[in-house]
Amino acid sequence: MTKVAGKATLAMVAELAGVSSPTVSKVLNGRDDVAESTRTRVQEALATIGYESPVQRRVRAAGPPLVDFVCEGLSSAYAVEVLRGVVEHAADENIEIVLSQVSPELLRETDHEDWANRLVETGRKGLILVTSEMSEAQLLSFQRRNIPVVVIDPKSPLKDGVVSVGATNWAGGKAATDHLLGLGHSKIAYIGGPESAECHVARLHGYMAALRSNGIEIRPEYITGGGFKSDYGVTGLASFAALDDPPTAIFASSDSIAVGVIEEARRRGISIPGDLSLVGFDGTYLSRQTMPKLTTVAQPLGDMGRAALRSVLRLMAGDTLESHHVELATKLIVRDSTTAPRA
Amino acid sequence: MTKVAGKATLAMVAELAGVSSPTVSKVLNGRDDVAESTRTRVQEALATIGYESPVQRRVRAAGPPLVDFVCEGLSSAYAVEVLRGVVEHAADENIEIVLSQVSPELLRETDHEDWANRLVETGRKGLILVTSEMSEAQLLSFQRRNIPVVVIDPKSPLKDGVVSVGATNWAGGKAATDHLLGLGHSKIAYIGGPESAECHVARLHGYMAALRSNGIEIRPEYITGGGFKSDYGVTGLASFAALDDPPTAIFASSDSIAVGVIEEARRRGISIPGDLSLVGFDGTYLSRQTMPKLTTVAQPLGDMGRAALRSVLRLMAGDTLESHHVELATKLIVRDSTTAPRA
DNA sequence: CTGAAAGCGCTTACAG
DNA sequence: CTGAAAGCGCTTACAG
Repeated sequence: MTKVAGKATLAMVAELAGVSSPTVSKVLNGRDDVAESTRTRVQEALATIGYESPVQRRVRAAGPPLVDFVCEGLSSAYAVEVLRGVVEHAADENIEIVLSQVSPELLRETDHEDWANRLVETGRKGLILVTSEMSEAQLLSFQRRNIPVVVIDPKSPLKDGVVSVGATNWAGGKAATDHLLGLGHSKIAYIGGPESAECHVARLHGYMAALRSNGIEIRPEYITGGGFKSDYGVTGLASFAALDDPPTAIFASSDSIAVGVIEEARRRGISIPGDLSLVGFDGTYLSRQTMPKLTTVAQPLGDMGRAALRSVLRLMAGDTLESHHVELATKLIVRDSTTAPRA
Repeated sequence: MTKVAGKATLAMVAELAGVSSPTVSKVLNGRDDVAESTRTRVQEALATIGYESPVQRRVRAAGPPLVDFVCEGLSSAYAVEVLRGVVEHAADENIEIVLSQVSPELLRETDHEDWANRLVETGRKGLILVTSEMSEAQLLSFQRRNIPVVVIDPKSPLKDGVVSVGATNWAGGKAATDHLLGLGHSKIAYIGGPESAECHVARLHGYMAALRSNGIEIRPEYITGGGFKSDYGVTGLASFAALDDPPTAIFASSDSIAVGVIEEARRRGISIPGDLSLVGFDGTYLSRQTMPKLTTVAQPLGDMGRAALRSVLRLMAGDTLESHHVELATKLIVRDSTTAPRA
């Protein structure tokens, strides 16, 4: 593996492969008038020498490598805080980040091969995804072209070989519930995200594990949800309030949901934490700005972004990662929205 | 204007400009051994013919144009909201945004010519700056290479020919102060940003204009500041509280400053708006999340981002802009932090 | 299917 | 400061 970067010419590759320059040129340009065996030999020579076309060389010499950050937009504090981590690490590592906003629909319509080709031709060296769904075919297109992809908090489990970074959702859900149990609550409800989201499922199971290991029965009427927006907090609290035996505490699986609970509680004259204790999840700025300040399970979003970029860089360098999925620790932050239940 | 894209060669440009190919090559590569008049002639020929280097051609064929967004980081809500506008407009226009985080120091150290060359060679088509200082030499380097630059809310006035987008800071400062006057306040203080910031100066003058046209004397002890962070709100309120005749209202020239005022007021048992009315500036999420909710002068940050990108695209297309500076309207948003003074 | 030869577009080194 | 000449690296057209 003798890579003399910035020096390899097409003629050198030709010599190593034992063919002429025109033949190498044909292989590079994907012409089909080349014998398959010759093509293979040339491709090996290209890899051995580490050949780069003038365009690639220029782009590389001209500036830092480009890594794409693909998200559904910057309206969620979640995406912004992950991006901040990515951008800070990028500045340290002399990498530049290309920001693409992609709707899930667009993602499904886009031709995989086209997208992957474009990435290669524009010199992108890797991809960080903060967006829901990505088809297997799409991920394969990237892999075939040796473009490293790292997914942040994937909604559903990924095939082996696709790298992802997440947070310890189960442990976070358990920590939130344990905190409420520790304060003396036993009637603890849960408002969750969409069924399809792995992270919601993990948080819910953490919640249930905490209850069970304290010998507390799980009451289906205490579990509701459907999404991470604040609406679910409003409707969730409404449904709990209608019960004969309403909960004395709620674990909301996002800070947005918790904000909805706070709004609805205010409308109903329910005092937080006096009448109802509340724990959120995410730890974005939302949780710092509510009244009362929200006890929440913080995800290390910036660190997740940093870790994702670090993995992309290691994959770019040809490293093999120890694990295709990493979970960073969540952390319970106790503020003013939780207290012991009324006697 | 005969643009035969994908056909123009350097030799054609040379013929049109009446020079040799090597000379055109020098201009393209930003060499300095070219007479200024020759350079101009060649640049006109380049523009007329619509010349693209092989690299640019390849990059363009491969994907959407790249525009750089340069900021000091994503920790300010200000930068994030501008960026959101840019990214949304970029998605509509099929443009991709490269996010660069640059410290002012780094900016000063970086070699202008290197940076500009890198932009051309990596196919960047324009630049949006949300960062304080940019030397005249730097801006010249961009102009020499026909890279459109748009500055968001420049700290100091720019040379003619450099395009910028801002908000009506003077009018906003006046509107904030008029609102307080309208409620019956006459002892109105101001906490401002750094002396060097144009936008602070404009807001301060708007404040003073409102007072003067109501026949109210300007009291130097009612004017303080030094930066836009919340610390200045804390120290500002402290200094006003120490006065024999403290103000009954404060106009803070950023939401962050206002947050500092709220914190310090809480510590001192000063009720807002009961004892003290407060107006902020910016209208970022901060102003929505405070307790009480903040009356503030909103800047149309997303629209400013969109306008900046639109200007870059027009300049890329060779349009001449009507004006090298545009100010978008600010808007007073009345919430819960202002009321009539105690009798 | 392959490669010697010609060609293309740009850059470099240097004489004036 | 400019450009004729040489050169570089790749591609194309075509003979075998």
